[in-house]
Amino acid sequence: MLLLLQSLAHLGIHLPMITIKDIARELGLSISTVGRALTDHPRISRETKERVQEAAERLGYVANTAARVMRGGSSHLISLLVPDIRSEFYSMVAHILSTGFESEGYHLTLSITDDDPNREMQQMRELMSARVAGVVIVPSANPRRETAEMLSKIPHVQLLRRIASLGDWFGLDDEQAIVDAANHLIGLGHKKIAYIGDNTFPTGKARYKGFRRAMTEAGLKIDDSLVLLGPPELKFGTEAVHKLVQGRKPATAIITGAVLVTLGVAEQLSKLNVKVPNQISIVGFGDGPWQRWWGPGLTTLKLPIEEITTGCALWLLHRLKTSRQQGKDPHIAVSPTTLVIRNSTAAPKSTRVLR
Amino acid sequence: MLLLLQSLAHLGIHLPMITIKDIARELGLSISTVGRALTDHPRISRETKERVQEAAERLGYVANTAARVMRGGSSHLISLLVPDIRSEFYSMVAHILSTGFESEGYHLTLSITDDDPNREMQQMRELMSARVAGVVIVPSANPRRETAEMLSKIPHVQLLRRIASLGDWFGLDDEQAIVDAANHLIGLGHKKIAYIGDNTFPTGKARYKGFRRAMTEAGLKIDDSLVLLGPPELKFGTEAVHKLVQGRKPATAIITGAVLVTLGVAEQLSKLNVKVPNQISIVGFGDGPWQRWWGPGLTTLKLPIEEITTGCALWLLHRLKTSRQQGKDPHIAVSPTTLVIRNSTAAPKSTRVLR
DNA sequence: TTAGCCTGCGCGAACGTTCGCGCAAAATGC
DNA sequence: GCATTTTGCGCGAACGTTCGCGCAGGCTAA
Repeated sequence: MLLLLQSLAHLGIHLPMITIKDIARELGLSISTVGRALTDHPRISRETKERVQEAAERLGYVANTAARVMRGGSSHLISLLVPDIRSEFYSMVAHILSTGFESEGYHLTLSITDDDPNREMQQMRELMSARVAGVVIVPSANPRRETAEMLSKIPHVQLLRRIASLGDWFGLDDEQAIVDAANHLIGLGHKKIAYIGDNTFPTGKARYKGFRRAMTEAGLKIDDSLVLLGPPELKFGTEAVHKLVQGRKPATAIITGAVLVTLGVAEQLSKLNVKVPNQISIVGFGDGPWQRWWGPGLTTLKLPIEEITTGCALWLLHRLKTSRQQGKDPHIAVSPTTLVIRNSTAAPKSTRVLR
Repeated sequence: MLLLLQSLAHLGIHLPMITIKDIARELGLSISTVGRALTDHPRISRETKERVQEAAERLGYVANTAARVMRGGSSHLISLLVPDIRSEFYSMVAHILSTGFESEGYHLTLSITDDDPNREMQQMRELMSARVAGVVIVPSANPRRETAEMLSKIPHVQLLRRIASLGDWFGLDDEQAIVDAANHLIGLGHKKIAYIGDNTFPTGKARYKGFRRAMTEAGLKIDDSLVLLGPPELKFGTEAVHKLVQGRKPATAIITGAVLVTLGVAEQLSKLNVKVPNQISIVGFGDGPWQRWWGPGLTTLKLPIEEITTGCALWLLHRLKTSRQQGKDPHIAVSPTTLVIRNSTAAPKSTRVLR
């Protein structure tokens, strides 16, 4: 019989799944006894438990999660919502979360929002429908009100970006990061510093604020024609370099305020054959594999992704275990970035102009 | 009442979910009528459907997926099992699948196997328990028999790697890829070609076979001391370069047979300050962002990941729709790689020795 | 000896949804 | 004007699991 079933399976015929009912019939026990035996209930004798275990394995029983969830249990599903999993940062986040949750009996599902508020909302609806146990989200720029409402109904943690009306959040000290970058350049003697960054996300605004603060505190004037703000995309980075070159403005250094912008700027500088750091210095945002390869090695802000992701995971697990009310004593963690100094920054050789 | 509930939600109190029962009570209809109205049953009047729709939105109803699944429906969950999501290839796969499935009403879940057969099996167990609709898997090196058995019970597609006993598979023409790489070098005049590659996976063995074939067909002798086989890891790549250097063997070119090995070899060549392509030529495996940045630009085999992933997604969706027996007319697609020629390969300058 | 407790197990309801069946009333066919 | 179909909706079972409750039989304590 069992052999027959197996050979059927091998032919690709989808079999009806084995349930505890089948085990009960096989052993002449009641359904509830089998159920309790499988969940290691104290009121079941060791002998019965062993018999049930054996039969379960022999028949290839796998518990039906759906039924368990419907009884009011948790789905043991935690969902990660990110704009784009191809990003080295978000894929790192996914990896850490997946392995971290697995050891606690949770499973990670993945939702791509593409930074589209509508898609984000649609994804959240599906997750609510699936009764996920928890959510880790990197919110889009302008989340829908409904998205925030749904989030508020279940355990969740926000990563990097933040919806102000919600509680728990693990992020970076965006403002201080750029302050550090600017101070590094200022310390080298730079005065004409260009800033190419994002102004669509709150995080981007905080970084730009950091740039202004550092310049002001150093007593330097900010040349608005050297400040290029746009979306945090590769394309904007390349275009910004073009503008900087065409404007023939005297910049001796560049700070980039977003990961993809850094990539675009670096790519374009290479393409235009600009000598770094001789002609111009550059401090990037975000460290990874390619920053070591690029040109002379890119001085850049290393983001503590592993740390905040791990913190995120632990905190969410804590929330799930204690199942306390969200919103009470929200956990807000702001982690510092680290400036990794390579060879893309040096003292300005002269008042040479980037052209 | 509704306002009260909403404010409670805002305080983070987890509410009991709204069900069709609640809607039925609200409208004075039966449960089944509400159910049918929501699924657009033809036997329900347009007017009733509109009333139900309105009430559902007003109360914030979200269908309980678990209940639907338990009735025998599909979970609309498709799972991706990969060794490591941080890989640029697998994260690309995840992105394509997630967006592709979403438009068809499916949702992607992510499982990291870490190339560990036991972890892979454990993940598969969970997926069976969750009654996922389908699976896309990059199998580990030596999958457990139980893993294959479980896979055979549900719609699935294998990607890149392959368990021979299972049907559908989308992969690369690994053997021909390395043949192309070797022929490129042979065409440039190279005779002493080193091969650094994997021999633990079937795909790795196929690539090595390609190397032997190309050399033999060109009438060249294979120097076994220039053939370094090991696990497809970065570390092995760096170590292999060390061995090659210490052996003081006359190799004028290197072919790498795995993505991470390529990374390790490239990193080590840079570190040892080996002049490429003057001292030695190199053809890498797998194209991506850093291959353009590295040194003079890496000549490499571009893998058609987008194509095979898209094919994979479409085929699985086809299987899910037609729900035909798996195993009948299995779909096996072997896609060719493309040699992208950059500046890491040139004619051998002399009989110069790598040291 | 009797009252109370512990052990080991069964009964049956509940979770939210879907769907076959049934049953009126309205609409149609002749 | 009667028979038949169509329309619109309700009843109740089923999916697989969990869990409160109940009920024997054996045990301990007074």
